[in-house]
Amino acid sequence: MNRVLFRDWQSVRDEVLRRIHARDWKPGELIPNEADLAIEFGCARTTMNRALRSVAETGLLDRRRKAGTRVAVQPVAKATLDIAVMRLEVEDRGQNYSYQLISRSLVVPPDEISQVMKSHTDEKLLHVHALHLADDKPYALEDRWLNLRVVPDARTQSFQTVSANEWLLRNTPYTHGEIEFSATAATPTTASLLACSDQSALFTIDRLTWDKQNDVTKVQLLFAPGHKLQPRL
Amino acid sequence: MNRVLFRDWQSVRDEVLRRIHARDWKPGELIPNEADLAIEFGCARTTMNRALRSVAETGLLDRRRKAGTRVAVQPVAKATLDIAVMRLEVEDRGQNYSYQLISRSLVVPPDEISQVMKSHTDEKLLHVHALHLADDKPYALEDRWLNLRVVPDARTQSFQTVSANEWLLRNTPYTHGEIEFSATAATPTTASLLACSDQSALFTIDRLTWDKQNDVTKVQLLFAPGHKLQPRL
DNA sequence: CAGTGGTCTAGACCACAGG
DNA sequence: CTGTGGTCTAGACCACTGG
Repeated sequence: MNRVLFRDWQSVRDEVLRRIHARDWKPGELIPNEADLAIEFGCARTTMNRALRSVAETGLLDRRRKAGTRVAVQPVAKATLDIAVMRLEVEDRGQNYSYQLISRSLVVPPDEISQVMKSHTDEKLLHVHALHLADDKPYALEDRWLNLRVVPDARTQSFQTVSANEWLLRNTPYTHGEIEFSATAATPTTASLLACSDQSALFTIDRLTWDKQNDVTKVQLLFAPGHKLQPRL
Repeated sequence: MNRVLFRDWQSVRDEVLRRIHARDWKPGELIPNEADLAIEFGCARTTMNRALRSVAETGLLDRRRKAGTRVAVQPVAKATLDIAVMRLEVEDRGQNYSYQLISRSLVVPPDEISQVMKSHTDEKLLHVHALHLADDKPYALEDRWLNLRVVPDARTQSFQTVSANEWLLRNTPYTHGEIEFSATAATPTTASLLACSDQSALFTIDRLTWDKQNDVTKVQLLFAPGHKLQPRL
């Protein structure tokens, strides 16, 4: 047997990937167990485990106790994407970031919002509307609702220079969140703010963030036409 | 000191998360090193490392050799999403999946495609156009280009019952891929196929997959209006 | 029941980068 | 130069689950 030694878990992982892509180990096939592979690869089982685990995390392997490790039949691609602060996102593109507050008001939200945010039907929420720009061209429109019961400090924030996006990230404790991607048609209002034509298809992100029992904030981001989001595979 | 013992890396991780969310450890702050924390938590350094690493992977901690571990100032949310085969995606929603081939032809692609797929300008590619349905309603439109030099077996596949989507996953070796999300306005043609109105905003996925030097396939998926994609945070 | 992956431990060496 | 995280190792116990 042509035995090569593998130094670290990354090189073990690479060899595992090679065998999968080369169809050495075919889809659906059971591969040897950790202990045996560790011997073959000349490393500790811990190292073998780390390598196999990392491959399994990408969806290419399916591991189950007692059943062993199989090459996935329908590899489910796991894409990861970084959702940073808008400012960093723009600056990472090498563009100049700027920000404009459109409106800031304390109002009783429409039913659809108060339901989602579980606020009392007559409770006022802070509504912030703002535009993010890249190289002075509209980049994304932010429409945000804030629960002042949970984030009382927001009451004294004007959000004129620091976006709610950025301020919240620095000042709010949160435990969980939900995020959703979709496509939305521009309305006459949003179109004029984003300097695009009415009915343009806009890439949309909806986020809902909460802390323990309480919803903190709900935000919708409408990106200017042409925006693309590229996850790492 | 009120010392609690932590059994496994998950509970260590949870306590670390608690301290971050509770602002025990504030954004930007340097936290103790692994060795010290391991003592405090009453576990091995290896275990502490595993816990801290898993938190760092979510973007909440920033770790650097010698510099130590800091709570991230601008937590970059890492969202992960599973991109499965269309059929499984629909079935997971508890809907009935079906599939219709619209067209299949061997043609010289327009320039924009041949450029992206690095095929020779006069080389024919397999063009497959199909509709995925959920509960007999249009779900997504698939527009795919296949390089027969790389996937010769596709020449004999009719793609009438098995979608190219699914067939490729089972039969193609690939090493890398790119994926992109965006929003596209429906054209008269796509609108009629998806049974929606012209200019509807469609959630769009573009994928390019290759094996070593050769591009295997390029696909665009246009989802019916209202489609949402929800990553795990 | 028994085989498999999941994890913990103590100790060690090393690569990297801050000071 | 030195502190920090990154990793490897051997050995051990355990949880889960397939047969």
